[in-house]
Amino acid sequence: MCASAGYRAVRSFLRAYEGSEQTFNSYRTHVERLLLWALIVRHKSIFTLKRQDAEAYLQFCRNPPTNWIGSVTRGRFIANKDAETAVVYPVVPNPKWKPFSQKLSALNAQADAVQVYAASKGTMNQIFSVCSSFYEFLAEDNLVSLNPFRLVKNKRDFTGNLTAEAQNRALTPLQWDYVLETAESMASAEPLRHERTLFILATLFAMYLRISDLVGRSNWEPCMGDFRQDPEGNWWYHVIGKGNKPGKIAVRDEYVDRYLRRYRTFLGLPNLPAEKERTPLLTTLEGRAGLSGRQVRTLLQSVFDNALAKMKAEGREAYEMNSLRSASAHWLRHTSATFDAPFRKAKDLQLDLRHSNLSTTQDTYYHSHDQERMHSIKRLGMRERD
DNA sequence: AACCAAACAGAGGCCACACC
DNA sequence: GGTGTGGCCTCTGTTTGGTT
Repeated sequence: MCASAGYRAVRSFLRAYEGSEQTFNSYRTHVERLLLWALIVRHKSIFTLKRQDAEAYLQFCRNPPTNWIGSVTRGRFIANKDAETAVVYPVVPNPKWKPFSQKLSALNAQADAVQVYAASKGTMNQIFSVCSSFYEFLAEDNLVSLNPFRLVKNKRDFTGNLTAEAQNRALTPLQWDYVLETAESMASAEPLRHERTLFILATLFAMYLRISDLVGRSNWEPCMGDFRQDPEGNWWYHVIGKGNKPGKIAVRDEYVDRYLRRYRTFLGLPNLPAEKERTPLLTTLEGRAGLSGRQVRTLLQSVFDNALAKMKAEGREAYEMNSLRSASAHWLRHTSATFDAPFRKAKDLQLDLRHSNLSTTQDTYYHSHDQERMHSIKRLGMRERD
């Protein structure tokens, strides 16, 4: 077995995921890294790795040497500038690329503290599961006899984490008020730029959407006609969701009456979507159909930033504002589901969130919410009982 | 019920490109 | 030259569905 056999095995493993781009990308990252480590550090073929090697690899990933870590994420490949070879090799490896990278984000770059790379629990879990499924694949093809990762002892030493404190990923009611109000005033002040922003914010929130339920995916471009009215006059938003699962979400009246109408009026469309209307849900400012998830996140970030500035300007307390600093698009889904949970049956919320198991909904929104938990005890005295 | 691997998706920095 | 946009990449979070 030589290096090129390993390379071929990696390629055929990855081919199994070519249909799902993001999965493919992250799997490529991990198997390539494993391949590099095996050859460069361990001087072994990937076909001969044993349990101890797997453990050494996990240890390596948790704390890689600094020359394996880039300070920013670089493209794996760049365009080939050499005209002669470019015909055959349109892209070439990027010399600045590193197998690991560490973000020095403005937010948590504390003064001049040296940041030590330490992979999080989620990252270690992913490394473990990708490597493990890679070896399961090799075993199927009889290229190895066992999966060294499955044999790792004390998995928790590697994947379980020290500091994994589950963070609340929802806005507080107060923060949400500021965010919505900020988006509304941004829309009124600069309609051309921000009516769309308000629409995005309201839509994600009103229907607990994931960002991809709004921007679409390879086989689905959301359009106004995806809002459909049933025979009783109720509106439903039809999506192709995570894992390509079709679904529909009940739409609340206030969303239709205020935000959907408002945006359609701004666009110069009739108040309500017509049956099979093909108008794209989102367009670029130039009017081209479709907007990337990347851009949607950027727009929402500007709303969060402005809302935070507004809270500061109005003299809000630090504890009221702090969590807003780490808010992101996905928080909107959590926020509205959290707000609505007390008023909706778990089964209904489950369907609208498109969870396949009720327990996911129950666990996330009906139990461990700090606010509710705190609320239920806060006013309970210690002595008086009646 | 608690745990875990696997699949899949979101977050956000950087950069190139298009169009004013 | 400035702005809007989206591709790229790795890190990290979410959800599923099976096992114990």
